Amino acid sequence: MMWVNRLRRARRRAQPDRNIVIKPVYIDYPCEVSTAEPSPTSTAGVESSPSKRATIGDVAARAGVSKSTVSFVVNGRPGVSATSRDRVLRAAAALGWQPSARARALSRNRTQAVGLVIRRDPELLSTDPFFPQFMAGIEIGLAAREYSLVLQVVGDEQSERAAYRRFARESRADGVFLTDLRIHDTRPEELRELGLTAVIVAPEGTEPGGDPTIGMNDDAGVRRAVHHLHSLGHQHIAHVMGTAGYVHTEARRRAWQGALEELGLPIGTVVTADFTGASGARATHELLDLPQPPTAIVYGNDLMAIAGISVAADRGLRVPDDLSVVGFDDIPLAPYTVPPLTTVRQNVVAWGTAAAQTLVALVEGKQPPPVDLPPVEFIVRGSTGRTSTRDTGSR
Amino acid sequence: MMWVNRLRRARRRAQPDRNIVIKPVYIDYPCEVSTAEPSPTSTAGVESSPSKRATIGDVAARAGVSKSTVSFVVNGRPGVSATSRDRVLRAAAALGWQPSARARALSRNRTQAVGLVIRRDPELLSTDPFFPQFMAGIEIGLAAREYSLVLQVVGDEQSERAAYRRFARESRADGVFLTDLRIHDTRPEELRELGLTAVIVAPEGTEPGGDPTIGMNDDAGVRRAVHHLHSLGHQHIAHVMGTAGYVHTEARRRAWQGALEELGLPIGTVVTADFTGASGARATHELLDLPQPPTAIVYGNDLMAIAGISVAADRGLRVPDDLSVVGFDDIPLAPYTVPPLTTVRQNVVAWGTAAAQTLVALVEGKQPPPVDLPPVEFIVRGSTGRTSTRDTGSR
DNA sequence: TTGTACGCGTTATCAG
DNA sequence: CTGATAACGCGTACAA
Repeated sequence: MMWVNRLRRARRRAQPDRNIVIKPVYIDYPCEVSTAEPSPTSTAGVESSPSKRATIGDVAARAGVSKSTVSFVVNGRPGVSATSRDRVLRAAAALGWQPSARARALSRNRTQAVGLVIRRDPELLSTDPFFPQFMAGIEIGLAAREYSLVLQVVGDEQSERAAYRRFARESRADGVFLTDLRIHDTRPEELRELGLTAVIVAPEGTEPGGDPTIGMNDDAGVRRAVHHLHSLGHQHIAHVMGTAGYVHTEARRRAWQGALEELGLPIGTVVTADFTGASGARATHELLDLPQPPTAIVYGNDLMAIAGISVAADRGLRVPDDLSVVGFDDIPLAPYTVPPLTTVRQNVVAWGTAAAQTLVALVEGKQPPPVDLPPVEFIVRGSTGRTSTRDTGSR
Repeated sequence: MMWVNRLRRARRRAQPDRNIVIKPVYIDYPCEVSTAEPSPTSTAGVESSPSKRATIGDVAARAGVSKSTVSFVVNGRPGVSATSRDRVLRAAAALGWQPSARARALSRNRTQAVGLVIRRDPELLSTDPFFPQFMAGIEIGLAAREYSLVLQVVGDEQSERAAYRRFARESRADGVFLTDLRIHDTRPEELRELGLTAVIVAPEGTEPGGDPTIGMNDDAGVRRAVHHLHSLGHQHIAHVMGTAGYVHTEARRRAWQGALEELGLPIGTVVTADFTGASGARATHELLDLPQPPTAIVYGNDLMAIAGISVAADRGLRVPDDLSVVGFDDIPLAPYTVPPLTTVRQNVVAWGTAAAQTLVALVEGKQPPPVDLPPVEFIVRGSTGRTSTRDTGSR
């Protein structure tokens, strides 16, 4: 019933404009209007084939025009008289016709879909805030709703390659996102070989050559974190890195180090971890076991930072009095740790939106719109504070 | 180069069996074998059209058979002589031909894709462990790799409806998953009207009628939590519910209440929240402000529980001495809260796998395999303990 | 504006 | 049995 109402409204709306360039027509109703019983309106129709979806031919016949004319109308192309246009729309509405996406894909040789491969260790899969937000952002960028997002979740590198190959081979996607860029990543080249249009998602400043890169300057957040700690009197600031080899991991480490150099502070210890809680805990123990332990630690993500707080508590250290902790991501839990976590927040949703818009533009051979991402934010909460240690540079 | 090797291997494998029923052939190489320079092998070919993808017609011509024969071979249908089969495979390998997924979709009237609509408040999007794990599970269930997962992330109910309509209208998916079932949910019916095959993902015992339901008995976990608290001497056990109206929200509340009744404990206070940290914090304050505050709280998810711990800490209460806390989900952070969180864990990945297998079977008109999900686990960590309050039932 | 070939497999029909 | 022919699914694009 609801559908019928929609249908009526759609029909009423169908007053043709003059034949200026006309927007594509989009009619919002399900494939088959009359399913079970022949609806009263359809009796007026020419041939009521109830359970069969109408085709462009049916519409053309009913409107008394050719298929091409119908195609022109639906695609908003000029060169159709107002009367024909009107008749076509009327016929389409009456038959409940929608152009078939499948037939379109075949003749246009495009799927109208973009692909995303998610590669994550099982443990990180449900904690990493990146992908959910990124996907939400993509959807916003795909907002015209004419593209779909095809997803594949994989666990290792080999499956990842296979996933991209599959996208290409089965033409599942017209373009793909490339995330988690690694140092000396060979994937951009591989995607080119596969003939897949790609947008690379990586921190600003990355130049993998060729494909366009959408990036945020997340290292600005890390720099601000170090400056913040310095202003609180910290001299010994360590860093717990995420998985080595990723561009963003390195970018964060470089930002930490660069800030220390700027401030003339000694370069603290770096421990390589892998973004998991367990690795963050281990790294924290390592740092606190040093003969001269840091008074502050900057972590590569929130999960490791929170594990660090937990380790500190276990060892009887107070946060932030004995140890200040900074995370990265600002997961929704960050305000609810004890103490609340100071961290860096990027607008991942906006990032995804920009990436999607760029990718769609590329796929359609248009000029990608300029990207303007909001700046990274540094969120000060309770896990950072003045150090209680008289930190004179050596003790 | 890699491709060439694969190709050789594929070719070598191509020894035809006898004409028993033959498995579909699957060749793993990219669409176009020779891209830039004409490869040495292709000169031996009949017509080397470098940049153009081969079609079934080309293969048929090269093998000296008809298109139907090629089709039969690729689809593993009987009725093809071993010689023909051999020639076809040889020709296909030589031309690097793959059946076009698009053409197949058109003629088979199937997309070979399943759809998932994710509806979440922005805040919960990046914390909720359900969807990432569920998606990973789906991928495993789609393992034969012949189906794709098409995703849509939406924020509200209206967009959700639109998403399903779009799946149907554009034939983006042959079937869909229906998650977050609500009480008196109208979506199953709507999906039926749209002609979309669906699998409902909801707690065990739900009977929305019609569509098959894949469920876990997550309430068993909540029951065990209550029993555990009882065994620790708790008499006043409250519950913080998630968003009202969801089947799983209600199921958890009922499980909590049922366990209390079983044990002859007074039914504690229920506060309705919405799964966010903020709501969990607010609910906790409410409970602790009661004239007779609970000594233990069972939360509808981990995020709210962790917020609860934070509130308790702010109010100077010790967890678990003054207040025991139980969560639900076992997010990867749960071991790293202070104290570590006692919680309930479901195997969401297995759930997703089962759902996917069921959906694919339905779409293909086969009998769905029996589902056998691992039981829910109850994970005791540090946030629950003997109550320090002399809890005699009234104080 | 229209006719029509085309994109690419699938499948029913029919002949060998 | 084996295999070929042709119609079909549904738009798009180009020539007329």
